[in-house]
Amino acid sequence: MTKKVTITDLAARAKVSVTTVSQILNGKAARFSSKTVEKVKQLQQEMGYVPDFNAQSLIRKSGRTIGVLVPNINNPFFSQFLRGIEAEAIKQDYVPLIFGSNNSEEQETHYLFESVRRAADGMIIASAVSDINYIDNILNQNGIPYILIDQAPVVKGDRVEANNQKGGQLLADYLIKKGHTNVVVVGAEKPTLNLQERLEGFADVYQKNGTPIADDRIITTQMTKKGGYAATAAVLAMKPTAIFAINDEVAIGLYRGIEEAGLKIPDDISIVGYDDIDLSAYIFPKLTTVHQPAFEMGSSAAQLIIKRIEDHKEPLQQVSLPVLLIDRDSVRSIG
Amino acid sequence: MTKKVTITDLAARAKVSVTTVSQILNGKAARFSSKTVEKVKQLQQEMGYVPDFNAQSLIRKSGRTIGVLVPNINNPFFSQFLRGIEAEAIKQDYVPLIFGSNNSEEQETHYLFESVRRAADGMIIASAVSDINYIDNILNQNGIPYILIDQAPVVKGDRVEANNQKGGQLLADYLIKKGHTNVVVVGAEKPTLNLQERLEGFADVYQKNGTPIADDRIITTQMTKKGGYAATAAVLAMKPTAIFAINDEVAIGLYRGIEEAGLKIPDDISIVGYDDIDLSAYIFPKLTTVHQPAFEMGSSAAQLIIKRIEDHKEPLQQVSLPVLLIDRDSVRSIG
DNA sequence: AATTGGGATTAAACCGGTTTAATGCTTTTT
DNA sequence: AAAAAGCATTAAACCGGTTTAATCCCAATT
Repeated sequence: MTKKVTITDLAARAKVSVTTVSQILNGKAARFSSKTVEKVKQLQQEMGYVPDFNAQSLIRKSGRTIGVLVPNINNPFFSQFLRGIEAEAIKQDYVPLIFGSNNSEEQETHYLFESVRRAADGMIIASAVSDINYIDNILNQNGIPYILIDQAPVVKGDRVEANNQKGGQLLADYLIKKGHTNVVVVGAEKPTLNLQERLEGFADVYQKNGTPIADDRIITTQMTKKGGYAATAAVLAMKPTAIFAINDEVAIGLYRGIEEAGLKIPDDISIVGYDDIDLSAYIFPKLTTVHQPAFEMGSSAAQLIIKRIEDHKEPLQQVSLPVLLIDRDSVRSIG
Repeated sequence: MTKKVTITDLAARAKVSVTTVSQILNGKAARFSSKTVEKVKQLQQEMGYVPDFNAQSLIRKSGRTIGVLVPNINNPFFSQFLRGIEAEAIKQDYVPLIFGSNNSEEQETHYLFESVRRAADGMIIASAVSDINYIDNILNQNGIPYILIDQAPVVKGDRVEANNQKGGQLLADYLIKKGHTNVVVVGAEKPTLNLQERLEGFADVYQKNGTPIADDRIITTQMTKKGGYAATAAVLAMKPTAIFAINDEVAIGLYRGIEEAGLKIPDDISIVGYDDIDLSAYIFPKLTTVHQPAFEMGSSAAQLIIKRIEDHKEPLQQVSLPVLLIDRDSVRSIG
């Protein structure tokens, strides 16, 4: 590899100052003679000059990066969400630094500090097992704007959400209409706010229906397929007619457990999920669930945070994306 | 937010030179009096000084980043692979810049240049729809070491692979033992080398068995669930007793298509996949497939590229990870 | 007393750019 | 003919660090 061409090299060969080169290449060429402009641009091609990114970052005080914290890259909802972020970020010449916290407070903190150290211009946080005030503190202290996904910020700030309360309600209405009042919920051990809301919306409807959900009918587990699978025994022991799995991953785990218990969905037991990961239309039977626009949530989040980065005075924005009940085959009507 | 503390501020308050501060904080403190060392460290805490990452990157000519190119973040195999990279990279104070090419040559090229522009210290490339020589050229020209996953580099270089040839053979042996000679393969439209090898290993065994697989029995489609689903009709039209789906995602798409065609797996038709994504143990019936150690492939790749980054003279390394047939329930014995 | 040798510290150059405030030269304007 | 205005260009400061090559001071040698 040939040694890297610097702006000084280019200036020398063009017999002009580095200032001139810099100005021209940054489009502030209005005041230069077209002869000079041509010469410089020509040489740039010839020598293959590309400005040093780190040098630019230093002086501009920005490396055009966005720190992104999710619980788990592996969850299809989040990987879709990340795709949305990536698409929008790249479009605006930013790059996401993606971190998976695995729901560990320790890792979350570590990644938070890593983002700070690397001088991320902003952050998108879809995982917050730690205290939100704590996060807010660290980030504020370092002047890094951030946006919480699906978690109402304690402090006011930009926000992207898909109405979880509503999603829960949709599901409850649906289940009640199909005759299911004997229901078990499989939720998170340490629920983030969005999960809480999801559950609240769900429980509210049942409450109003005169068939409230008792506390012991909410079983908690990890938000993974494995977690769902592990919860099966406890769930079935309560003999519900329907299960609300707080997300699709958990539902898939339950599918497996239920199958192995010799039961059939939806004939013997009904189940609904949440997220509408693309897989949910492939499993048997197709899962009835609430669609969250993961990709759009990602791209909106990126859009918002970039706006905030580039203009700290922008008025606060809240993007609320619609949720939608996807009626498929995992619930049957009962008498 | 209070304005950022610089090394100059700290030096001023400690009444020493910035050199002193820099040396001490970088552990080259051997020659400083313990009094000075203490004072500086004390003040660092007090003032919350953190060296500016961009400034460090400039002078060190490294931002400690690794560009990572995968076809699709959404594919569970790759998201697992990415987790492996992340874990190892972070451990060594690097950060991955993750890009999904979506198998588009255009995007791939774009991300390649983006990595170059951002001065990635190295790259891990698990997606190569473009000509490998082309990639090699760009990266070499810029002195960026890279490592190809599962793709034999045209030029010699470090390599991480899980033996695809072997994986294909395993599957073929298995299928033949179960009596399946009437087989259809569902492969990629633009197969990368690993997919080709997978298929070669598979076809070789059938060849040697005296029951070669005719060219028209290889159906190509996209490497997604949707792609698998879309291929169903063509596959079933050939009335095979077994299907080899070139990866699990495709297999899942086929599951759906087969179910909708009113057929039952494995009673009416058998199917095997490749990758052993965690989902394959959850679907019905559980999928027989070849396990690839995605996480380990990621962490090995990261380890290798970091070694290469930090010492360009290191001897070339090839890591070959074992593949393993996972015998589950999607194939029945016939004959 | 002059020289040597360390230990402790720092001035200054440098990394590769961007930006502000000049500096010359012409050309107009008064 | 002097002053003002315009155009093209650049010197120099700066971003926030790291590193090399001094410098300073005092104790130990010769």
